Amino acid sequence: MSKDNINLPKTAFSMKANLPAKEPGLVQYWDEIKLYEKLRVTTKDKEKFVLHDGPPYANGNIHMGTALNKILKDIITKFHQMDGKNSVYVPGWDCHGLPIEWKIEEQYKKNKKNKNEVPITEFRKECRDFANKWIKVHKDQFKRLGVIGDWENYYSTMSFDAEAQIVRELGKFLKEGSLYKGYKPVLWSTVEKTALSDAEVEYMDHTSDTIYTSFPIKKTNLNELKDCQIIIWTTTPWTIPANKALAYNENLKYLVIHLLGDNQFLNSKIVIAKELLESFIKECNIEKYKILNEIPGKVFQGTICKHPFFDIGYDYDVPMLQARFVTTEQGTGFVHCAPSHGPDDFNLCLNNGIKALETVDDDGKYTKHIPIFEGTHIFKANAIVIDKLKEMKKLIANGKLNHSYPHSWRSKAPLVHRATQQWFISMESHGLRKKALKAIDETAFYPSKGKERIKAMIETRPDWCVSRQRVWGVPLPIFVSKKTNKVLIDDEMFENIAKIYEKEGSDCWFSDDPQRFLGDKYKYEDYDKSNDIVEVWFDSGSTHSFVLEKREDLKWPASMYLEGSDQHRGWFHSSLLESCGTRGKAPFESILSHGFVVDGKGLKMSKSMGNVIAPEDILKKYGADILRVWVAASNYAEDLRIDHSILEQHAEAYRKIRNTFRYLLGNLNDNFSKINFQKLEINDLPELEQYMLHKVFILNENFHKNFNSYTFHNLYKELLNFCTVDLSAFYFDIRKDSLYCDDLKSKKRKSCTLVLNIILDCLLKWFAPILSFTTEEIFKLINKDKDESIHLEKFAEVPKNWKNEILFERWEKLKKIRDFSNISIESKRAEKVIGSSLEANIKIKLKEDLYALAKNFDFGELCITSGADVILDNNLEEEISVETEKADGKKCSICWKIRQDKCERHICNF
RNA sequence: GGGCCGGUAGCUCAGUUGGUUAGAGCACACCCUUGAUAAGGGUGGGGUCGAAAGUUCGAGUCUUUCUCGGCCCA
Repeated sequence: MSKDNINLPKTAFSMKANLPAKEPGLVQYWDEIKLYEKLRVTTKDKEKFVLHDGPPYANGNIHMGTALNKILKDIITKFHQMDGKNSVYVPGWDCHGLPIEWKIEEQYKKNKKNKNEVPITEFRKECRDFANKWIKVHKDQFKRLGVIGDWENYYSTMSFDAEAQIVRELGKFLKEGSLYKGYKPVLWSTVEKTALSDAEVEYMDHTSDTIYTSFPIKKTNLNELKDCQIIIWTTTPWTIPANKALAYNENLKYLVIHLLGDNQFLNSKIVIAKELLESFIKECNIEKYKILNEIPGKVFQGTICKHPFFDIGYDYDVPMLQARFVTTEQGTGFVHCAPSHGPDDFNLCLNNGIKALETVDDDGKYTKHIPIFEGTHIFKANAIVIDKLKEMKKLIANGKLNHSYPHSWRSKAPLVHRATQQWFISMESHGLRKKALKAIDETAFYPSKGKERIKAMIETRPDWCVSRQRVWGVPLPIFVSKKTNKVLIDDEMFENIAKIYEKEGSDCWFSDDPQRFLGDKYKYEDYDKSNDIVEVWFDSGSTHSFVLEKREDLKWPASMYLEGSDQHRGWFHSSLLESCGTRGKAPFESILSHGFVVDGKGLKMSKSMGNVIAPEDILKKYGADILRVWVAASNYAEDLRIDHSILEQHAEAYRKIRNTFRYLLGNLNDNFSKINFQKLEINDLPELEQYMLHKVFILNENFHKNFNSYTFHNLYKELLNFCTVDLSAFYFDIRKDSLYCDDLKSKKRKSCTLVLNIILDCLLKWFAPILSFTTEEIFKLINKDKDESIHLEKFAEVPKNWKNEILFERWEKLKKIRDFSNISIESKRAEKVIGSSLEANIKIKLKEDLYALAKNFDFGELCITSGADVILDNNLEEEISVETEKADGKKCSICWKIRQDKCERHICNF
């Protein structure tokens, strides 16, 4: 019998996806039809959803983390758009800062050019060009991922209007008085000659010189301490010349020890913490000693010591101060304090009236405040200091220690704490901390644990150091009066500077006559101009002011900020502080944070581990839709694992989804007709169709529930399960008989294609935010000359009357009988009695309750067998029993059912 | 070193206030189909819930310790 008599599926939608080849064409298509502009026009009057883009740094190719971030943003933007909102997405870039500056410097070094001989404006121009180059690269890479946004009108932190607005924002802090000049130890790189922000510091192993050295007691109230020496341990011998105090802990117990033996401390009395005695004698090779006294820490109050270099110009008092930060973890129970070189030291000394001096200059050399050693570079000073201590008979022991130590993330050089003049935004003076904490409470967090994370940071963070001694950034608009030493605060002047920047950018700060910025009111000769630039976190923290507030297509505050979880200390943090400081409120209504991309074993990706996967590789091998499936299927609240086998699994799932679409399209012959859901008379449909519509209703409900809580991995799983379990293995399998063999005019077949149309419509829309390319491919196929893009569609509204719990309950039972039938059929298949289920007749035995429900039901259709009898049997052990036997008779050449009489549906000649 | 978060079948994920033999899909194995065919269907195996100890009549679910991993901080 020819196959012409049956309706086999036919579609132009290929089984093989070939995404890497197809997707770029769709990216181009979206450009051509100006999809982004169309979206804006069609929903211009709708409620806005603004996902404000956290600007990636315009440097280097994108990596998996960036890809994840952008895809997640795109998925959310598209969901809200299809949910009927005007969902606006404006991408942006972070452009200023050290990494780019460093790249340009590297180029100079290669070309044997001296940075200091190049005019600053020229240098800055090269930085700008560099950033622009990478923005272009990023833009294409992001678009390739299927991200829809205002790519033509992106924002950047180096645009003239951004630089101008950053000046205005700083002006607000200056005017308020919360931006102040401070003198604090900051982490300083002597190589880059700048203070570094937290984000620029990385901790690596470092071998330090360690010393045990002594401070003779000069004045004490306790007889036992007379002629004793206080022993300290440090990993930074070079800070000894900057020592101003010693710290002890009043809660510790200390021992006075008489050292006996033949070292240089023979017969001297020393003091150390009781708990650390053992490690001390071991590390210093003390052979003989005698414990003289045990004393409590509090007796050190008022004690004055002499500097180890007392006799050679360090003839000042070294007071002993109580400090809780002194512990017995390591050392001697005493800590030497150099206020210019450690935050703890600085604070302790400050509270006791000891000032920090500039002891080390920008290059890392001792200043005039350091006798004997002036001009020596601190990284070369350890050996010299150790020798001097030996000479002065103050060195007990020295050694090496390998420990984790701060380094510049760029130059990899070790960092030091150095007191420098910097500009700070106070957390307290104008209630910034309080405002920020309140704003956090008013923000929704996805996942919720983000709230506690950022809260803990805001609660404890120190004042915000916003100055940097570099050139690639927005100059701090600061003039300090030579007479009064006060900062010039004048709105008119700030606005004057901003206006100039708006026209020509901020380069002119470094090149033009400063009088230009001061205007007519002030004379430059009366002021010192700051040459510092603003740290980049202030730049990006201000994006809300020059993007959200300035653009008419956006709104302030943003609906959502969405970044990796590290941004709790980064962009979320700086945006919150900047906005709370200037506007008293957060610039966002909600924050969504995602975990980090790790390898298949949960380890972070690194070049040395060789476990790095680049988005580019995935695009080439699988295509963007597979990457997007990976994003949707993963739980972003935790770290996201990826490797080739994981991608392979998702690619497999994608094929399943694709084939589901292919079946739908094939049986509709690519002729999609839009069904009016609201007008559908569902009671005219067969039970099975009604049951499927109930499934659609429930799925749609869960879909929106998951979308509203941004739990995409659950949402995706439900969609996938629907395709595999409810459609492919159930509905499609059962309805093949009707679709292939029934007359095109038959009511059953028509009902089925009606439902197939509905399911195709729903599935396309549900999947569109995730499978942006594939759904578009299908959409174009079925809407040839009409609508332009699936992404211009809205989610369907599923009528409430599709929900039918009673029918659902009934079908749960019928499906259970189907399960029993399958097991029975399988056993006969194993015995080689039958092959296909159509070769079987089944006898279903049921007890009273189920029998009443199922007696008139067509189980031949449900179980895909040639025949099925339902028999009442109250003597069953189980509630259901199914027997299978080989169907006897002839096979209808059309429907393939085996019957003894003629097939009543078909004219077949057996 | 400190803080926070996490570790459920090979993979991606569910597991409500602690309560029956721990679930789903995919993958895998075997079988069927050849009218979704580089497709489709059926059946099945597989985890004791990172480890240990504890609380409890009862713990994947609570407590402690340890371990591994991630982020942040020092």
